[in-house]
Amino acid sequence: MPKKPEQISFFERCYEVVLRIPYGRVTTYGAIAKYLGAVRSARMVGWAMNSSHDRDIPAHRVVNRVGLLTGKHHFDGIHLMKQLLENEGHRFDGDRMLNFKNVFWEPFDV
DNA sequence: TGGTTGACGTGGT
DNA sequence: GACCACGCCAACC
Repeated sequence: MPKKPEQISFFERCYEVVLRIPYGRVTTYGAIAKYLGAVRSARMVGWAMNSSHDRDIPAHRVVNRVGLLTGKHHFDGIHLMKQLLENEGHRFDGDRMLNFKNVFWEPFDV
């Protein structure tokens, strides 16, 4: 539910970064917040994802710092987020990614 | 205008 | 590695 599409908000910033995440890679809310210059606003990044439903944002590629799928409940299906990531070749221990460190991607890495 | 909310992070145990 | 308590701050109501 975009309120003011013409106004560039903190959310819009987050979307741009998420769209830059390469296929098969993931990042964290904190990393995005850090890239935006608001390290302490990591929670806002997650909230931004909540409004990313309308857009085509790969929000499933954004997890918390330990690779936990904390936002799976906000997808259509609780297992949708996990399935999308598995489709990209990731493996899980429950809701936690196993090779998280290997596939982690920072916005600074181009 | 002001208090509440959170898909988080860090530091301590 | 885990668990807990506290701090952050833009957006929402």
